[in-house]
Amino acid sequence: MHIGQVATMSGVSAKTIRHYESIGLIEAADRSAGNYRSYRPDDVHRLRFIRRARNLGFPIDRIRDLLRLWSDRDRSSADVKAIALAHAAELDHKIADLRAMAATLHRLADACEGNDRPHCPIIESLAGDDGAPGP
Amino acid sequence: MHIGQVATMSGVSAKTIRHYESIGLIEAADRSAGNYRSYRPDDVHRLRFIRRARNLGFPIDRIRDLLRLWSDRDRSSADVKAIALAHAAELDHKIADLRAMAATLHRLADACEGNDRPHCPIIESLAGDDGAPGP
DNA sequence: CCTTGACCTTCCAACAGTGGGAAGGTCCAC
DNA sequence: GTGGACCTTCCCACTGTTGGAAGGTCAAGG
Repeated sequence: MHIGQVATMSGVSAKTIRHYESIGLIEAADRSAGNYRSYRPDDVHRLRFIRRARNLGFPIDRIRDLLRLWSDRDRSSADVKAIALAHAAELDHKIADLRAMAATLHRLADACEGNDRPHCPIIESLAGDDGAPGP
Repeated sequence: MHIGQVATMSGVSAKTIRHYESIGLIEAADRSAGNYRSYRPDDVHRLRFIRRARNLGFPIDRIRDLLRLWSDRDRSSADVKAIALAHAAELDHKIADLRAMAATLHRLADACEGNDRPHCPIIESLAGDDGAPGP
């Protein structure tokens, strides 16, 4: 299979597959006579794994670890779980940050009349004119 | 004032202040005899505004808009509110995405025994071995 | 045989927003 | 005048992907 077909089947773009190869996330593919990358069905499987992990927000380096564990018959599920939980904790942390931002924004927006006059609590808060607490 | 003092007072690092100047977010500072950037108290004010906006997750280009509105005496608060609400909507969207990821991760982690044996629903889900739905 | 078009190749650059560090100049106090 | 704190510019790194340019390959059809 050529890269385009693998891209279609795996849901990972050809561009990104080449990128993954360049950073060593996947092995360098064999080449055909015309120097085209040549893939086996197994590679599609691997790329789908990567895509699913990316969809869960795992960073590339974590995916590296997950791939190793995937192909390790002697793995401990505890190792996998630890990675998943650590990532979940990071996500929860990001969510908390974003929620705090969103809550502040909604609060400020509620306080803003949104008319054609310049008075605006949002701008004032950013300017530090009122009781808006800096970090 | 030199950049270091402005950095301390504004909470924006000297490195970042130079970056902001280079991308035109703030005006190029006057230079002293020794080619040092020279700032006025007003610049601290402006940088604090930027820092607060960054803390709310506004991207640089939105902050550009907000700065323009800040210094526009004839602004409409509706314009400010629109920017704030658009950004809040983006944050809400990101939050929803992250929450979906985190929920899936927590679900998978709950299903994983986390012991020293290889069987692991997390890996299996990524591999597509089970009923895990691809996007 | 030659062209067309779809596909592939490599390499370079960009996005956002900093941080790190090198190599060098300036200022101030002692 | 010397040390040390500060400043300067410049380039690279991060994260992950995308876009584009310039060119090679392959199959089909005239």
